[in-house]
Amino acid sequence: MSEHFDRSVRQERVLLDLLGDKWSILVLGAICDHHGARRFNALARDVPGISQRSLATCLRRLERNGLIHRRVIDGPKLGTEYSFTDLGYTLDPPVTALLAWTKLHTDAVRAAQVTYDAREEAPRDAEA
Amino acid sequence: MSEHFDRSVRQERVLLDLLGDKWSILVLGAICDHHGARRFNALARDVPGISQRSLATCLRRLERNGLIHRRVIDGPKLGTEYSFTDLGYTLDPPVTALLAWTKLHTDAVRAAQVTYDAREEAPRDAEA
DNA sequence: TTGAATAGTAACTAAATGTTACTTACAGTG
DNA sequence: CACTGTAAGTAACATTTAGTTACTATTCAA
Repeated sequence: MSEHFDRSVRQERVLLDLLGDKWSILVLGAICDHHGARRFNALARDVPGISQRSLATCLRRLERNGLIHRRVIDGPKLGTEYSFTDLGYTLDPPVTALLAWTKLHTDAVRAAQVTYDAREEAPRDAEA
Repeated sequence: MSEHFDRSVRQERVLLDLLGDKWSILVLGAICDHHGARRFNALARDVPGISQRSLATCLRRLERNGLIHRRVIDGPKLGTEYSFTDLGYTLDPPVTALLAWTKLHTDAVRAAQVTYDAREEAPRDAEA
């Protein structure tokens, strides 16, 4: 960690700024599950709990950051299709690392939370 | 991506929940730069722009999630020391992947943003 | 004993997110 | 052709989260 987790990380948290919001990876995951291309309302159904507003906002952010591409379908069936860009596909390594960490350490995190919340000394207020 | 970026990612975005806020990695980076242990006000100086409130909130979250440990120094000089836990050290692989992605693709992201913002068709409102 | 440093908390404001309802356009059914 | 359904959103509003500024309590050093 000492080498990687250095000053440049602190100045460049770009990827976290792209994926750190509540829905981005979930939406990307849904697109991924459908061969890298999916339409608006299909995504709204794929991602449980997301509102149309949040989905629209999220898709626009992803589009603006070059991770997905928006295409209006002008065939007989109208619609809008969102698909990965080449840049979007490069997310594989970091997302894989995120997933690997999660698989290994989720239990430890939950255990730490339980311990913290259960202790008598000043729970100050972190369990929000 | 097809294998990794699947349903389980969508249900388990644990790591992102831990580091996705504005300050967490910056604070962890500052601790890391000082041999894995650092005190409150030192961190406040290390991380430019952070307020005491934000730092306190951030440290409590990290502590609750088991990534850092809080220890009150009971020597002649009073103080509180925050240090990595074993779990905290396991962040190396995912953080390294994040950094690697950033180093490779920051320019592409910025370029995408410029293109998006500059285009004539409906900038709707994503550049917030 | 005054002043500076430590480690915060309290009260408040601003920004981000989310919710519900509405809109416009087209396509198919009776 | 009116009616219903689906698609892709937007508008106005409410809530949640994050951030700011000021303040406190304790300890040390001059």
